[in-house]
Amino acid sequence: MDYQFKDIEKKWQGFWAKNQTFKAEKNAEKPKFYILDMFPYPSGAGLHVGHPLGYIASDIFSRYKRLKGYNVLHPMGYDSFGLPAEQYAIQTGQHPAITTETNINTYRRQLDQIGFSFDWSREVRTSDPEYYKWTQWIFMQLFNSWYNLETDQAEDITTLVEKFGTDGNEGVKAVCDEDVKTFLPSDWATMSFEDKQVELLKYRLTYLKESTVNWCPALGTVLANDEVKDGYSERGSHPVEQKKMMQWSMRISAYAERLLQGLNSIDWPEPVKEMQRNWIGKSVGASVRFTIEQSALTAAINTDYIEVFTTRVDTIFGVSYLVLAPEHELVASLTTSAQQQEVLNYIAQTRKKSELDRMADTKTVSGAFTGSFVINPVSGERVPLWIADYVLAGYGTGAVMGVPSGDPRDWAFATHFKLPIVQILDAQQNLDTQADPTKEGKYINSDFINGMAYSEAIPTLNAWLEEENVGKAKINYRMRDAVFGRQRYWGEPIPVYFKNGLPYLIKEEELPLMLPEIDKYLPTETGEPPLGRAEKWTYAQHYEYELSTMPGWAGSSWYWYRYMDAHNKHEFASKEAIDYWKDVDLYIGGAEHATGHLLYSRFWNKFLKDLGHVQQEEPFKKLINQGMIQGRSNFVYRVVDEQGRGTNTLVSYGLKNQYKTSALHVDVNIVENEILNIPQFKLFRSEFQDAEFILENGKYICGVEVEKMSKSKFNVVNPDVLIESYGADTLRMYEMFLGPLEQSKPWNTNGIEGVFKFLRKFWRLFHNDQWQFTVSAQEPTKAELKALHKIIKKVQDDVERFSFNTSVSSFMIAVNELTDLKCNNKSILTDLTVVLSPYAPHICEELWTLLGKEAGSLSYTAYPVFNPNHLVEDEFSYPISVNGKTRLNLSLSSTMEAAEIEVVVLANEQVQKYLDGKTPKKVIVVKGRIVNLVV
RNA sequence: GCGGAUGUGGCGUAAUUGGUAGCCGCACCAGACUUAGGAUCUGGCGCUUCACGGCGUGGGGGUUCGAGUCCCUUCAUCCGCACCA
Repeated sequence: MDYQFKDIEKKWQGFWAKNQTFKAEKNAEKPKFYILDMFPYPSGAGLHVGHPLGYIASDIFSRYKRLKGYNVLHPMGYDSFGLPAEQYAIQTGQHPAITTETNINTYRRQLDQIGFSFDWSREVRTSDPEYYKWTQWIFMQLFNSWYNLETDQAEDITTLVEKFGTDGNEGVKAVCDEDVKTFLPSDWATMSFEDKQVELLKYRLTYLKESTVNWCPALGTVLANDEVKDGYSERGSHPVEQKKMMQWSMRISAYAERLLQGLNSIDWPEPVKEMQRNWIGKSVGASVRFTIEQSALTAAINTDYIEVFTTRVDTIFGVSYLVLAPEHELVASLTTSAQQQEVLNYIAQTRKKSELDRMADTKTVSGAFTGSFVINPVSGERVPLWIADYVLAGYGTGAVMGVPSGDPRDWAFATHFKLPIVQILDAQQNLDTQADPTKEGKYINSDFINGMAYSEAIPTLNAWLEEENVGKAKINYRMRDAVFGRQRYWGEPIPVYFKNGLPYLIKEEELPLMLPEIDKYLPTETGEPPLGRAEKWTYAQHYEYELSTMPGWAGSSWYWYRYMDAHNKHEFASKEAIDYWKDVDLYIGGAEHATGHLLYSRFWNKFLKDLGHVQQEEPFKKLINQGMIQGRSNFVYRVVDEQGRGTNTLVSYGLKNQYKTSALHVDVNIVENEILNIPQFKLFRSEFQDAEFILENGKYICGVEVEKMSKSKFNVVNPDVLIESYGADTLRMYEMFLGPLEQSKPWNTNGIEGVFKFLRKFWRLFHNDQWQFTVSAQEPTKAELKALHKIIKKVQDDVERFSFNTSVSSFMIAVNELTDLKCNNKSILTDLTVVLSPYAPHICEELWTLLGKEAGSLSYTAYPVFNPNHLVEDEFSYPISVNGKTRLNLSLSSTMEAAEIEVVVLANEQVQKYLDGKTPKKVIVVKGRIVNLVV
């Protein structure tokens, strides 16, 4: 029989499902290997050809690892809470759970067709109460924990209560809110229960705090910083404004240092690590308090100093001004009446500047003097206080000291506003033309650090600051705590109720806190979240529940543990399961999650480890980012008349410059090799039924552009269609053949034929001209063994370094070679089948049974052992070059050493002719292959 | 502005990591078998030249016997970040 991919694929997909071939069980005999894909959000549009790219790669790797004797865990599930289902619900009234269910079924059907080796018995869905029960449980653990800086880990809140009872909070080293007041153990003892709860909330790892949030009126919800792009929501592009709100937050900042250090121990792409480092944004320096001059103090000010953060405290004797962010809370009260107008003008001007203007213009120096002065605590000098928009309110303290000699931007500022520039290091040069940020040399004009070097000055100053109580060494992180509440319906309810305005957890045995039914999925008329609509939804009949739900990333921040033990009713996963599977060995997914999901997951993982629930400090050992598949749009060009109206004439791409035209998207499915199928086009756009086509060489050639794949651009290629015409094995191999996994590339179906032909050729190796299965049991020939072992080695190397595209090429070469050799040798073909099976599993399973093996045993057979002896050639041709220029080929034996080759080459008659009697200065033999004579 | 990545035939790409650039596939051309072919097979296919040859990995320079690969410089495209004190 000819290669009947439809029958074969249906048969084997059925077989795998029925026999649960890929069900993973604990197995002490084999080493474990956990291969995880980032689970998808089941959107209504279904899968397009871009989605499976990473899944195919991980599936090849999983199947390969099984052949190599590993016990592989390769699960799949759905990140099924999310905004699109909710928005659809708002429009149609359909419950998001129903939409989600429908979408999941579509996804599952599409995934099944591709022949993945997922263990579906472990499927998880984040919106399933049996799952989100444990998301809520983790939230409760966070609420019940604080971060102890002495042990550098999270601990149960009871250990903090104990400390408060014995020592008060003064000696407690914890990550907590900034506004905690110190209290003694005696204060604690007399505090009311509720006052104690107020204090404890300042230490809990998830806590309520009044914070400015990104409020999106159109979505009726709060968005995280990373969901806002340039003042608009990432989804839907609605305007976002700042609003103060009581919000649940996660104290991820407690883990800043560990999240940073952990990056050194994991095998992730460097750009992703770098993005996380930048996100965490560690800088080492000092905070210094500049006292506000007495005369500037007014009743409106409740402080007498301005705190600045600096990474160059050593330059403090060079400070000639201080700058506040225009939004800084002290600006209004510290501006003198004389400067009032100027400052107000400046603030107004800053507000007017768009983000884009500020981007384009980093060179213009601007600022305004407040009229007030502060005192440099180290030198005692008076320092003028300015405002400028280069200082950001949200970073550090929103105040910066200006040191013109050492910082280019400060230099420009000082020069522009004629402020003094003080040299502070003897190594600084050319200060009249530019700043010199050097740390070399000895300090001058710097009082008690004069003569010191950088390395000595920093600790000296830090000690001095601390002693004088005007500052201290400080590490600053840019990363801020993550806002955890969302004002929407389709998410995990937060398991909290309120009593006298204070939050309390529900009891653990009351989990899951089910998402209540509501009649409309919009915020209430009073502006409460949708959950406010739920009737009779109260705790113990009279306490209000928290009405916001968890953000999208909650459910995805721990899901890899649930796969280890997906049906456990008593724990999020059993200790035995976690001890066995430990962590994810390989994680494949898109780079767009670099600072969101991948950072939060690391945070929760570290927290769960601190509490002893999991073993590993890092959840994902190795990460691979698959590239995005972009769309490849085709265009036709409509001739436009003088008034700019479209005519009924379409001109081919190559001739369009002779006309005035407008481009129209055309469905990529009716274009082949940029040639338009005109009859189909007329069906596709009936208004062009009678259009005139200006052709080139009898064809209508379409234009091409790379864009995002989307329905509106008519460039979506659906995997179902390709599977229908070529089969899953062809699709799998073609997706890999397209190019390196990590590279983003436009989808182009041209070329899929080549892969399809390859599979037919492979099938043909096992069949005679009448398509009857025939293999010979003879001893394989040398040439056959060579072809086989070449591919064994190649695929082994390629898979290990995730270079799947190069192996597809090599498979084609191997099959071409074996076809040329008319090879139908049983042992060769058996091994070849095993090697190819991770890539094209269906056809290989079929051939495997035809070869007389037990059905389904292919998945757990052993990978063929590579024998290098089969690759050794007796004799092959060497190029001989003189001074790098190739002159002739010489036949030599492969068993010869470099020294022997040298002797033989020099003795060769033809070589001697080229040398013309001269003795070469050097004979270079490279890798036994290339010989070069340097004359 | 800062940081990162990429740049090779008509196209997707490959190059044992410093060793004969262009593997494999698409497209194209020619041929075979065919009533036919959107099937199959064979051959050709970087540019230039009738040819010998010359040129050729975005441009320029360098190191080396030898550079797509390393160094400097420059240009282009894409992606992150947003004045980080």
